[in-house]
Amino acid sequence: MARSKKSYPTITDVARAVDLSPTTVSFVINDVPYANIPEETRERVWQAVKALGYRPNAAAKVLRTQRTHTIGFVTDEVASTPFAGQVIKGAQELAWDNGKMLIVINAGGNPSVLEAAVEVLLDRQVEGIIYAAVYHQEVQPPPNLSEVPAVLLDCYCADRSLPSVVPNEVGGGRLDTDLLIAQGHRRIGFINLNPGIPAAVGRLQGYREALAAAGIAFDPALVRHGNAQADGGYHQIQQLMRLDAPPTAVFCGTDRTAMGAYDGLRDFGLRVPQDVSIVGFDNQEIIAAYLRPALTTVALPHYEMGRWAVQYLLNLIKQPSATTPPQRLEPCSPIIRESVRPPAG
Amino acid sequence: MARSKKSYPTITDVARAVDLSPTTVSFVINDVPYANIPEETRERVWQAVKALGYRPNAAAKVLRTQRTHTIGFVTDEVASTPFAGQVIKGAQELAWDNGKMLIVINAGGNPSVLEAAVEVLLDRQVEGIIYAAVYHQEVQPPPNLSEVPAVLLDCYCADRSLPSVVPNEVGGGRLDTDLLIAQGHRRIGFINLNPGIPAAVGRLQGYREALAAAGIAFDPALVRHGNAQADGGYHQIQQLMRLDAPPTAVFCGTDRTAMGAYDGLRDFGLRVPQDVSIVGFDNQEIIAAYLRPALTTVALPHYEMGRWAVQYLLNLIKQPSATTPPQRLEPCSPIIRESVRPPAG
DNA sequence: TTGAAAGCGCTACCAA
DNA sequence: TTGGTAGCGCTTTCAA
Repeated sequence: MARSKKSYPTITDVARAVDLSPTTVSFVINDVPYANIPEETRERVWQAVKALGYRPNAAAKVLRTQRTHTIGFVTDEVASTPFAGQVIKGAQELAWDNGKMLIVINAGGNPSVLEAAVEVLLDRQVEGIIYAAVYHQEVQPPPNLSEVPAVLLDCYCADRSLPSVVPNEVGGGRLDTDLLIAQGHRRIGFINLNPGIPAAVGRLQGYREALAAAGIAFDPALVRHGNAQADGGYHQIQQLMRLDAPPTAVFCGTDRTAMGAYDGLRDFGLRVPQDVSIVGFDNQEIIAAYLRPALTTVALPHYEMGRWAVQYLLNLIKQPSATTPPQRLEPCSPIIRESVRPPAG
Repeated sequence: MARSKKSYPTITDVARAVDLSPTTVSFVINDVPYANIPEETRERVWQAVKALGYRPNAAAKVLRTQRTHTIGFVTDEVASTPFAGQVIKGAQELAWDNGKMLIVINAGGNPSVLEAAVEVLLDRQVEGIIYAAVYHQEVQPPPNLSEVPAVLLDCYCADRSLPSVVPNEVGGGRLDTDLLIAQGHRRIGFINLNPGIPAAVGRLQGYREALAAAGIAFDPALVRHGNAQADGGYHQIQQLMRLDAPPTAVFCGTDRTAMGAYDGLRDFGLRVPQDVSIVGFDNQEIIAAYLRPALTTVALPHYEMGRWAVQYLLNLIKQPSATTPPQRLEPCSPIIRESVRPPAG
């Protein structure tokens, strides 16, 4: 149980125990290369360290070295979405491998909390800050964010004054559509997200590019906007199937839409994938993998974005650069499951 | 963009600027009650603070006060599950409201990383540590965990030497079954998780308690074990429906199981909820809310467990206690949607 | 009402 | 190969 507040021994205590100076102990503990400490001495020191339960005081070290080895991770409510974990995981893992800690703050979409969060992180002298949004969007980050190396994750600011990493929506849309084309589909429906948001714009562009590359004419009748919810998919796909020339495959802008589309198709008397092929987007494991048939989809690079953000920060910390901040388009990856087949007939 | 490494002004700089001592400046900044600083002086100080962009150095403060206001949050891969966000969110929010920061480390289920993580947190002098598991289970926490107030989240250790917070599985199972009984069902199937794990044991007990309370005899033929996957639900429910006296309602140990059960029922020619009522468990939003009909289920208290853990730590930090470590059973809550109806006929 | 100064624990320069 | 010691920026006691 919680031991009573007994404070840890200091480096001086260790030094005293082995009758050496704190300097030497410090050399041993930090394995300073230019100090030629003989093996025998090192052992004595380490023994005393173990014996006393010595633990270097991080605060003292930070104060002295001015390096906190800490990165701030601020989120706009992201922590409550199913993807949050992956982003944090990617960021945290790479940070850990480089001896950095992550301080996570969920600002809950509240601008004043956001600014306060950044302020606190700055007080803690974080070496960099990642600001992660809940979904791909434009944001207006607080001005104090730029006091330290910072990167935007799954979002970007209008003036591009901050580096950012976002999913390659165009590439993802292209990937998904190509999956269908590769199986021989030529009449491909698209149930997109709400118009205007980056994901919808990008995925549509990818869809069109894929069609163009395959020499298939774009037919506006085949593209519809769902509401990113399952019941959107339910109704939209039925509309699509009522067309004079219905699609043989449908690209759903979201796995949830696809989930609705499955139901819509079923109630329409059509089977996936025998009658209609379906691809989703997002790879929400929990839906995509457990739908029957399992959904072929495209995974959003959450884990990778987390890693990229930290890597970028790491570089910037090591060597500040004045080049204009990049926007990284992190590729999406296809997840092949069972919802796609060549068109019937 | 990343400003060049210019170091911040110190409290001494501020003092010099207003021609006062660091003491006074410190008094003003920390609003020390017993120092009677006149309003006029305070203003001068604050002005200089703003003007110079002064920012108190957290490391120096920590070194001096020996309080880090930091809590460690170590996870066993939890950060990659859809629930992770909620747990972290609950913990982080309450921490923030109490002026504490959360350092999050994902140990990825690797015991040596786990121990190293705790070690690093201890170096950083965290005031407490939360160790969160990916699902309700028994764990063997690293011994160094007990050097500081600690609480286990969604897990517990065999010897109960550490406090823990876990979902009230029994209560949840009871809740779910009662939901069915309240609608008049008497013949209630149960597709449980893999036997042996705490969730399966607890939910089964809750199921039996509910039956007993309603005076319904327990029929072993009605309880089956799925594999927590959707296709488990698919087959198990069909077995159940082939019984001579099939159930009119089925309690699925997981929303995923329920998802499979929906499909199994449909392929069996039965409708939810007209022919068979279904309840799930977990409230995996993304499934439960988007299934058709939307799934009535019971929510696991992730957010609440996060909060509870922090609150417990906060108390312990404020006032160490030697009472035997409690195990908190955090209640689950019913989420009523559309998959339950009174039995037909 | 304000200030001087000690000291938190560590690193790293300079000396020996 | 090892040690003395200054000083990182802050709080807080004691004194004025």
